[in-house]
Amino acid sequence: MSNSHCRLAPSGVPPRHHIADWDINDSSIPRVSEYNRWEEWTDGHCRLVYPASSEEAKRHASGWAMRNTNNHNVHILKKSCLGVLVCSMRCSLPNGEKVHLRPAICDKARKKQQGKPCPNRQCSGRLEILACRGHCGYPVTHFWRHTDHAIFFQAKGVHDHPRPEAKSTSEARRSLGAGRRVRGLAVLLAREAALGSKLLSLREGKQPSELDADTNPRSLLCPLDPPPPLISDVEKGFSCSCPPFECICNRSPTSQSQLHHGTQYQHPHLDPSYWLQEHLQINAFPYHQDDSSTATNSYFEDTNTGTNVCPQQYDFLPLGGELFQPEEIFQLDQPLKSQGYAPILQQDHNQNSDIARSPPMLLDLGSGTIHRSPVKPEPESAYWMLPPSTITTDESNSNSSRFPTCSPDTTSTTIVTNPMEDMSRSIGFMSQCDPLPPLQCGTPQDDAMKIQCAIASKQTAGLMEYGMESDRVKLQAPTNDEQSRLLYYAAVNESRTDMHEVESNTVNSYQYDDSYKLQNAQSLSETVGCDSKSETNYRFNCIGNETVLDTRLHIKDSNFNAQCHNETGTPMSDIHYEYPIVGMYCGDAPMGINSAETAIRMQDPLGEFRLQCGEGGYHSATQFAHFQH
DNA sequence: AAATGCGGGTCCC
DNA sequence: GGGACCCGCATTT
Ligand SMILES: [Zn+2]
Ligand SMILES: [Zn+2]
Repeated sequence: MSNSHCRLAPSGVPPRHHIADWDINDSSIPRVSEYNRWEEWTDGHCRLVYPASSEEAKRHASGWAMRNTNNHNVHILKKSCLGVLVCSMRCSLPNGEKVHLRPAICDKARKKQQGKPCPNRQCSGRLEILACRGHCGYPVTHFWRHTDHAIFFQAKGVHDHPRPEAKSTSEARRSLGAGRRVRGLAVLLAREAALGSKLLSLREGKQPSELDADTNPRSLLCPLDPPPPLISDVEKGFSCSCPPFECICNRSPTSQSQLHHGTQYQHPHLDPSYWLQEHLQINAFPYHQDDSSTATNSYFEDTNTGTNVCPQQYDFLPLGGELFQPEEIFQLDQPLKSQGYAPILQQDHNQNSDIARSPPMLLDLGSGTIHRSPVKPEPESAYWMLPPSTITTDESNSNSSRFPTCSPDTTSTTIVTNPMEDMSRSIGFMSQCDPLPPLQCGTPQDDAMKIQCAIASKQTAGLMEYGMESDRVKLQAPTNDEQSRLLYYAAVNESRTDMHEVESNTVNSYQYDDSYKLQNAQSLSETVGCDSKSETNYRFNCIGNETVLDTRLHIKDSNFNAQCHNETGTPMSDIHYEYPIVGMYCGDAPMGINSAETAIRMQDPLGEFRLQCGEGGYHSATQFAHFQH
């Protein structure tokens, strides 16, 4: 990619360290001078600091359906993800999208939702909940803590399910009357989708770029914590793949075929007085962090940016009442077990009923850890500021004291299947790849293979219609009426087959560009990558027979191999992903999401793809296809 | 009717 | 003891 098209991270800017220097459980949290922009769809472990004036933060809001959970700590509000309401038949709406409604937060209301007929008029399926098991088999959790001048947010886990519909959409439906087919809403939604990008830019009369650059001068802090795990479940011997940083053990593919696409928000509630109501933000563009960094992690969720809206076309059947009551609402005391083709763990106890469908991994939750940072504590006088009654300080885990880790289940065994096989069957371009060696899900080889396939595909077809991110397949597709605007379909739970079908029918502008870094890979077992192809800064990781991960910045022309062998001392056991770079994300392309400063996509050592913004920060690229644009 | 918070109490590890 | 949950209560929207 040409630099002219992309904004590269300023290489000259020394990365500020960006790991959050606080943990929600710390007895005292540092005072911060910079705040994050509101992030409605945070995903992955991260810590954010919002200004005390943030309405969204005050509401402890989230795009995800989060419900309050009692953590017996009055100082920290904890919420857990309810997953998403999907059609039991995994049908596709007329517009090709899947059903993914927002689970009601209220237990009672949620129970009523389940079992109701699928909103898709032509489908005989029933709504069921796709529980979240993104945090070591348990739902992703959000923590909120208030101080006099800021609201601290921390999330644990990576959602392993599509996003539920936007809260506003859900509310709209409710107000329209859930008992009837709501054509009006469908129309509304469809229209919104079509106009998504326009709305985005028009909303509040601001352009995304303006918002990012000017309106919101806050920088970010999201330090992400720990991005996903470096190690695959399998490799770890299992249990959880959550090592050095935090557990993200939810990476197992499933056979579910849900298609999730991002949605953009509309329905802005501009009335400030109505703060409790969902105020959808459209102005949440990825913000960059102020730091770049090194090995880690600060990243920004790009979600808000827009990609989330989905125009769904639902027809609501008469809900006549409870068709039946699911006995459970799927909450687990223990992680769900899974049986996907991905690593399977054996567990001894059973889980609640039928969540069976979702495979699980079993892992123990990691518990948070803390670390005392030298930062000056914020004056905590307020009630929220009091030290948590229960603070745990677990620094036992290795390297990153700040990241909670999951404890492996010692009794579990690992069963590994070959995901690549599955993929090659359903994905066209995969067939272009060389013979596939047996791979373990999540292993370096696995990723390396994907990269190679991508390269092969690019060379052959010149286009990448879809990409993969670890175990996930993602798809980028243009909207119906606006070729210029692309929607990103996270394929977290979709079957690859479905994805392929969708892709073949609707995608036509998914270009894979830039294999610059990939070409630098010496081999499948020893791969290096760069954060940026700009100037002299870039880092790489080395994997292979070596035992070191080097995430330092290196000079562009330095010898990768040589660099690979020294430093850092990160045990090989903690490194399982190679560091392939995926490609440039051109800013000139009209993509709803990062019209602003994103420039480059890359995969970090933890297997998470991110967008590197102009400021040197990294935006989480949860919604981006692995190989995109 | 739902969304949100709170917090007692249970279950399991 | 800690984490996940169930549940009822109360307040708001
Ligand atoms: Zn259906
Ligand atoms: Zn979730």
